[in-house]
Amino acid sequence: MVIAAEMVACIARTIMKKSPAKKKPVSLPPAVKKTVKAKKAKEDENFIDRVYAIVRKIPRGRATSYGAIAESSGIRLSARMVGWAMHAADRADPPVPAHRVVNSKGLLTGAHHFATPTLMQELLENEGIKVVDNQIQDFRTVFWDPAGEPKSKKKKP
DNA sequence: TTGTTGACCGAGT
DNA sequence: AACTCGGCCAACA
Repeated sequence: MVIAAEMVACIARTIMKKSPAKKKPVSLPPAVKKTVKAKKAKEDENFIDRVYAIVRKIPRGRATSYGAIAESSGIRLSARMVGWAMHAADRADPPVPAHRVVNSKGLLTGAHHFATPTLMQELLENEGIKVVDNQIQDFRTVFWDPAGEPKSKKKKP
């Protein structure tokens, strides 16, 4: 009797342990994951946070580039890391408007990674940005410089 | 563990 | 003007 009850409990535990295992299509970046052990992870977290914070500041109808974000978040030479961070952006909460981030030429290089290949373009067009041939038209006008907004650094002597 | 691969960028052929 | 080549740094194989 008691033994039977224990067996049931044991099986139940096993099942419970297993079921939630399906939530991990792609492993998250360390900072998002947790990695409490390394103190370096803290810096990474700041990095991710900074990137997300900047991206969230992009005004509707504007767009910026990976490089600009990288520079503004203190890692000028690591634009790739921004792209890497974006890959996990859809998990971010609150959400990050990743569709407003393109490469330095205004190319929608990340479109492929959205729910549908055309979603990014549709979102942009929905905000009044013209996209032709996978590229933002008049990118110079649409471009928004992250460094220009946050802190009025100072114009120019 | 070492090597390859990116939602990139800028300088140098 | 088109193309290649490092540099960046985390994730995978």
